[in-house]
Amino acid sequence: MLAQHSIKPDFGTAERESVAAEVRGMVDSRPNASPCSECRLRGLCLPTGLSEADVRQFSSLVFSHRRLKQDQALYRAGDSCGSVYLVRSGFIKTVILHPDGREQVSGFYMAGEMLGLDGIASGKHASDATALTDTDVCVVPYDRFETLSHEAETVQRHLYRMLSQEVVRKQSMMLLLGSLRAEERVATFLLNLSARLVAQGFSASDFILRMTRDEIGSLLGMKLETVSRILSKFQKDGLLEIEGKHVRILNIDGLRSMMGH
Amino acid sequence: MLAQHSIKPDFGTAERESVAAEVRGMVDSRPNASPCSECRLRGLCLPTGLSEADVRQFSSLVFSHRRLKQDQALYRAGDSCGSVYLVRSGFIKTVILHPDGREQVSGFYMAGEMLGLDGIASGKHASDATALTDTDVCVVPYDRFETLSHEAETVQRHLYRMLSQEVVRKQSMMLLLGSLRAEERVATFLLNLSARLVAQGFSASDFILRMTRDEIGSLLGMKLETVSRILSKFQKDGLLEIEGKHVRILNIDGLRSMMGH
DNA sequence: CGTTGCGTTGAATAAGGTCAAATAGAGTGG
DNA sequence: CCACTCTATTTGACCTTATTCAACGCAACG
Repeated sequence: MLAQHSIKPDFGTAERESVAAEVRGMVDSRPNASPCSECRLRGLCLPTGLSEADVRQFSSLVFSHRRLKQDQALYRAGDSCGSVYLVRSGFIKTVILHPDGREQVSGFYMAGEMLGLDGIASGKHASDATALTDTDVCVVPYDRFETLSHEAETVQRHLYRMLSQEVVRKQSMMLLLGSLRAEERVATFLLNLSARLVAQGFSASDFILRMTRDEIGSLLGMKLETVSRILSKFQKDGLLEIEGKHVRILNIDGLRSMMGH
Repeated sequence: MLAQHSIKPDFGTAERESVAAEVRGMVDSRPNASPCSECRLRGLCLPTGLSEADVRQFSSLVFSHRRLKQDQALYRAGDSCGSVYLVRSGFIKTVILHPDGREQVSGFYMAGEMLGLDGIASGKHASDATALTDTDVCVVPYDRFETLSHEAETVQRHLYRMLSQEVVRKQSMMLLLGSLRAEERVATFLLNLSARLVAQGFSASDFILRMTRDEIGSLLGMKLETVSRILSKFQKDGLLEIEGKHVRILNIDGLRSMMGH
C-alpha cells in the first residue's frame, strides 16, 4: 500500500532535482548537435514522406539534447512543463501518483518514442519520468511547435498525431487493466515490448528487460509476485526462457494465443 | 466473457449505420445554426480569455450539428475519422474493442466535452461512440483546425490542450484500474461524475446515472454485480441514497474518504 | 400478460494478493 | 579477491477480494 518506488537514499538533494527545471533555465547551452536529418531514428520519430525542408524545420525544433544517468529524473509531477521529449537512446519509465501516495507506472518509453505529452494541458507535468538506464533525449519546447506550425503544416500535424496516438495507447492500457486476466496482461506486455524493439532493429525474440518485476507489475496492475509466477509458468510451458532480466521467446504464436481468452 | 453490449435486435441495418459516415458524405447540410459566441456551453468547450475574433474563428470550425437518438452510434471503431465532436447536450459512451471480442467502456462524455480524439492518429476511430440519451453534438472537422491554425494560434493551442487533457484523463483511469480497489473505484467514479455535472450547473449531490450498472462496471474494470453491491453498501453506510439510476449523495466527505484507503 | 432487460442479493469459487522464507546477484569496502 | 550488504527474484502457504452462478423482483413494452 505504500509507495513502491522509493527514492534511492544515496542520491543527494541536488542530484534529485529534476532535469526539466534545469533545462528551462538554460538559454541555449547545447545547440542542436546532430540534426534530425542525420539521426538514425529519423524513421521513428518523424513522419515518413517529409521533404528535406520539413525535416530541417523539425530539426530546428529540437532545442537541445539531454543525457540522463540511470535513476535520474527527467521531470517530476508538478514541474512546470514547456517541452516534450524524444528518446534517442535508453529507457524511461513514467509514474503517476495517487493523492494518497500510491503510485503506478504509466508507461515505458524507448528510442524514437515521445513522452511528456501529459504536461501540455495544464502546463505542469502530470507524472514523474525517470531513466531506467543511461538515457539520451531530445528536448522539444512545444511553444516552438505552435509558432513554427504557421509555416510547417506537416510538422504541426505530426504533433497532433503523436498526441492522439498517446490517447490510443493509454486507452489500450485501460482495456488491458480492466478486461484482461493476469496471464493475458503479461503476454500482451511481452509481445508489445518485442514489437517495439523490432522497430528499432533488435531481435523480436531475444531481449533484456530494463525494468524490475515490480515495475512491470505496477504497469500491469498486479503484484510483482504474480508477474514472477506467470513468467515462471510461461517458461514451464515452453513459451519462453527467462533468466533474470534476459528473455528469449521460444514460441511466439503460443504467447500470442495467451493474449486473448 | 462474451461481448457485453450487444446490438439491440430492433435496430434495422440502416439505423445501425454510424452517423459519422453520413456526416462525411454531406457537403454543408446544416450550416452552423447557433454560433459559439451564443452557446451556453461557451465556457466549457472554449478556452477562457478568447477575443471575439478568436471565438468567431472557432465558431467557423464547427461544421454542423448532429442529433443522435438514444442507442444510436456517432461513430464506430474503424470508421474513417475526419472530425472530432463536442457534446452540446446528452450523454455519450465510448467503447474499445479487444480483438477477441471483449469490450470495455473507455469513457462517458457529457455537455462541453470533446470526443473522437483517438481517431486523429490513424485516421480511423479506435473506439465506438454511442449515445446513452438523445444527444446533440457539434461536428468539428479537424483538418480545419490544421488550416485555420495558421491564423489563430489560440485555437490551435486549444486542440493541443484538449488532446493532452485526454491523455491525462486516460492516465488517471489507468491508475484507477491498476491501483484502486473496487470500492475506491466506485467512489472515485461518483465524485468525478458529480464534479462534471457541477461544471454544467447541476447539483453536485443529486443526479441521474445515464448508464447501466454493467456500463459502469465495464468502465471501472469490475462486474455489474460488484457495482451493485458496492452501491448498496454505500447506501447502508449512509453515504448516499440510490434508487435505480437516481443518486443522492448524503455525505460527500465520507465518500471522498472512500477514494483513498 | 408474457417477454426482456436491468438491478439486487446470496452462496460457492477462483484469481490474485499477502506474508514469509530462501536464494541469487550486483555493488561496496576492506 | 573476498566478505558483506542490499536489492531483486522466486516459490510456498494462506487469505481476501471480486467473480461466477443462480434466483428473484421490477418496470417497460409489444
